[in-house]
Amino acid sequence: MNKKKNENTLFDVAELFKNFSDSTRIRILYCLIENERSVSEIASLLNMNQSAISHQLRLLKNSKLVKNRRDGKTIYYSLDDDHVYNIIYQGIEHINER
Amino acid sequence: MNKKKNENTLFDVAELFKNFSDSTRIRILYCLIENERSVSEIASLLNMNQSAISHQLRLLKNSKLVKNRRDGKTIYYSLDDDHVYNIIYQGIEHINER
DNA sequence: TGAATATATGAACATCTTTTCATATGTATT
DNA sequence: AATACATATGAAAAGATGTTCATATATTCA
Repeated sequence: MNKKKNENTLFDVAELFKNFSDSTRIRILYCLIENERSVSEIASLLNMNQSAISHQLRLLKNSKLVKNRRDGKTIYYSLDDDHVYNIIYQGIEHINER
Repeated sequence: MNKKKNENTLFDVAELFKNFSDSTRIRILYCLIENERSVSEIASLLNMNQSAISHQLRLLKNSKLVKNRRDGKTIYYSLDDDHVYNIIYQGIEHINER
């Protein structure tokens, strides 16, 4: 049934956009566009505490928008999805065109 | 200061994506892509009560994503933003490509 | 092994969001 | 004017979310 399929897709799309709907998460994603970064680096860039960042990184990881790698004690996060940049960029375009 | 400007923009972008991050709202927007629709029509399409739909329409209107017109007792809502379709479409693409 | 550092996690708290219910407002019809 | 219908709105209830705090886990280095 096609209507049902649409409904399910839209539900998933809402879940996807949830990742971009919080300023902490979108700022995390934004600061990963150019480089991978460690948790503490992100925390200091956003001027927030490490635990808050870790919690948000977990959500982003569950949504498969970021991935990580360990190097010694440090864990580096980076984008894991080609669409992230486009989605954010489209949002920025929208805001700038107002 | 450019960093500050970025931060503010990203905050606004998060606000924008909030509209698309709830399944009720994204389904409302989606069902307005083809046609304008009355509040009760939307409510019955989504199988939700009229008040819930009205409350969500108010949020979408405040964000300038929908507009409305009155015809007698009926109020018709329609999209008020060219980007809405593109944003939803990009989300759907992302989901379908997983 | 023990101390130091980086990150993750669970629980608690505060805040925000969504829905429902009751009712108000606006319009048309008799 | 009274009634019926469509929508909006405020308040309350229920649920979801984000942050902090304390602490656990993993790794390195002395």
